[in-house]
Parts: sequence; C-alpha cells; structure tokens
Amino acid sequence: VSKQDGSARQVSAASVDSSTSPILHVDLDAFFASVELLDHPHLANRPVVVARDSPRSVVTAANYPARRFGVRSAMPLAQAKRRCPSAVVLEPHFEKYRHYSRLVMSIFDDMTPTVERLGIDEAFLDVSGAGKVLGSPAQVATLIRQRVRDETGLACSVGAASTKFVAKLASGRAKPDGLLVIPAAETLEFLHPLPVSALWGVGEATEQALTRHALHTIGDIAATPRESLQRALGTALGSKLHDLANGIDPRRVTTERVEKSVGHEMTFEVDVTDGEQLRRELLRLCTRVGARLRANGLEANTVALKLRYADFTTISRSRKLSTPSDLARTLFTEARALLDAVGEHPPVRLIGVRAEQLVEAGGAALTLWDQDDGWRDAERTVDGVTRRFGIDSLRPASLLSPRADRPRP
DNA sequence: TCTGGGGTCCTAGGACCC
DNA sequence: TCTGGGGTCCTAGGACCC
Repeated sequence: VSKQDGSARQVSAASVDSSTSPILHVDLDAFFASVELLDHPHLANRPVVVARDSPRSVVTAANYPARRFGVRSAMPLAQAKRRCPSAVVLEPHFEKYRHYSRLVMSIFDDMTPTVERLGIDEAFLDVSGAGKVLGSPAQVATLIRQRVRDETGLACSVGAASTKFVAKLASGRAKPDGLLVIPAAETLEFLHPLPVSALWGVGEATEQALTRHALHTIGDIAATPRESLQRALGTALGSKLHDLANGIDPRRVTTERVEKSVGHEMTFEVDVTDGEQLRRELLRLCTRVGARLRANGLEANTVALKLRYADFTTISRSRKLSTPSDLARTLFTEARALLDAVGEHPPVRLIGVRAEQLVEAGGAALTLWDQDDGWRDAERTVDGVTRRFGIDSLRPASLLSPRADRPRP
C-alpha cells in the first residue's frame, strides 16, 4: 500500500506494483468549493462554504479549512455558521461546475475509452489497456492528477485497486490531493480494519443495525455467515455487504448509463397551506421536467408526486399514464390529480414531481418557445408530420383555472 | 440543529392472471 | 367449505449516494 500526496508524506507510488490495480477512482477534492476559490484565491486558506444563503438551505460543499470546524456537506447552513462563524458563504454556480466537470472528464477520456462518470465530480476508469502507451495504473493516475492541476487549477485524489469498490475507498483515504494504490493481494488487509460505515451502501440506518449485532469493522462482516447478514439486513443488502467485505465486487466499469427518471423538487422558505400556491409551484416543476424530457428525447410512462410536510414526513403518489408523454400539460394534469386525491393534509414544506419509466420519444421534438410568462412547450415531428401543441391554450393560467382557457387567435 | 436537490435501488403488499 | 402456487405489474415507502 502506497500513498503519494502533495504534503509531508512522500511515498513514491511508482515504487509500488500497481499492475494488479487497473481500476482508478478519481474524485475532485471539495469540488464546488475549489471551483469557487479559483475566482477568490485570497480566500483559499479561510473556511469557505458553498450554499444558497436562505433559511432552510444546507451546505453544498465545504473546503478543508471549514471541515476542520466540523462543517460537512448536507449540514444545515445555520448549524455550519454556528460551528464556524468566520466561514465565508459563497452562492453556488452550477453552470460553472458543469463546465469544469466537462474539462476534467475530457482529460479522463484521453486516458482510456472506459470512463464511467459518477455524478459531476468523480469517475471510474479502467486503465488495464493503457499500459503500453501511458504506463502502469499508478503512472496514469499521476499523469491525470498533474493534468487536472495544470489545466484547471483543481486538486483531485485517485484510488487504484482491482475492484471499483476498493478503488473508491482508496481515493477517499488518499484525500486531499493524494494517490493510494491497493495491490490486489493487499485488498483484505486494507479493508478489514475499516469501520462498517466505509462500506458502500451502509448509511446511518444500516450502521445501527450492524452495531446491534456487534459488527463494527469490515472484518467483522467478512467473518459473519452470509445467511446471518441476510436475516439482519434483507437478502440483497446482506449478500452485497458480505461480498464487498470479502473483496468481491464483479461490477465492470461501464460507459453508458440509461436515465431512469427525471424530476424536480423545491422546498418552500415557509410552509405552504394555500392550494393555489401548491398548484402554481407544481406547474412550474412540471414545465421544467417536460422541457428536460424533450431535450433528451424521452417520454414518461409514470408521473410521481412528492410532498414533504412541516413535520418532515414524506409521502409519494404515482400513477401510470395511459400513453407516454413529455408534455408539461400531461404531467401537470396527472400530478394535480394526484395532489387533489391526497385531500386534507398538513402544511407543505416541499413539493416535487418526477417522470419515471422513461422510454425514447417517438419522434424528433423541438422546444419552440419560451414566452414572457415563463411557459414553454413543444411541437413534435413524427414520420414527417408535425403536430403542434397549442400555445395560448397551454398558458399556466388556463391550467390552473380552466375558465381562463381560450383558443389561440 | 432542524434537516437541499438530483438521483438509484430494494422491499413489500395487493391486484391480477393462469 | 375451505381453499394452490407461481409470476408479473403497480404503488408506497425508505435507505443510500453525491
């Protein structure tokens, strides 16, 4: 096991045999915060938190100085400010993050065709075929880290291992700004002392269940019969954890991923009881979901509504459509019916809508307009025939109160 | 302390069909 | 009168990840 990083510990990764560790997991360090700091270099050594500065927001990202105060992603912003009053809060700029993400991912693409993106700031690479041209996995990892730094100014950490799961764990242990190689033969030696919470798929609830059974380390899990784990955690999870704890993870690095759902949700700054306001927000969300479906050439077979009440209980209601659709009007009609069917309910803090069971759309779709009132919708060409979906008849006002419906002049 | 927004996957019960 | 077994689909909820 060898670690190489930019700080005090300098163990040359080149001295370790990485030939049995062809799977790389590359993870950008404190990504959103690091991107923001490119524009504010004078803040680099101060605690910086990226978050929308609103009463109910949470921390989107924190740099390492802020983490020293115990600030973590997903922590309520109010709590983060109490822990670290000196923190500078910066608004997020997601378009900027997507830009840097594309730059970094294209560096990965230069190394191997086998790149699996995992969200905006990490990826798996299988570099087993890169040997002749670029060198060993450790040499590829070092090259990646250098290029990412030179070309974007960002730091990333890399884990190299024989499986995805161990590579991901290794990149986490390499942070910040490090490289950690786990040769295949040293996998169990690396895994077994780690706490169960390090396992992929073990969150708070599962950790508690494992603690109740006196299982604290990955080694404890490896030594427990598969059947016992399945009884304690369910068939699928029990089996998966047993495999991972024993270093078994047959998942390949795959390049293509099919989108399974598209959704938007929004938390109100103040809980909402007014039905008209809920429907207005629902319509806005459906408009965004419809636009995204059309932009991706997809149609939904199912529409799901999500409500979170003031006490944080969350319900969902879903319904299969008679025909797949990518139109905000259809999504909204269904979502509104689901909302109406809920009946009396407590004040709402979050409302969301999700398009599920996606299929490829039947023809080429165009987003045609983006009007002053914020409404957008499409026309669609199928087999050379263009069907137009009304404009004025789809104005938000007409959907909210059908009386306002009127034909297009 | 008071909990975002984007997703994926699993479980479980009931309907329905053969 | 008391009663199958399997398979699939649909829906609701929850855990988890970044």
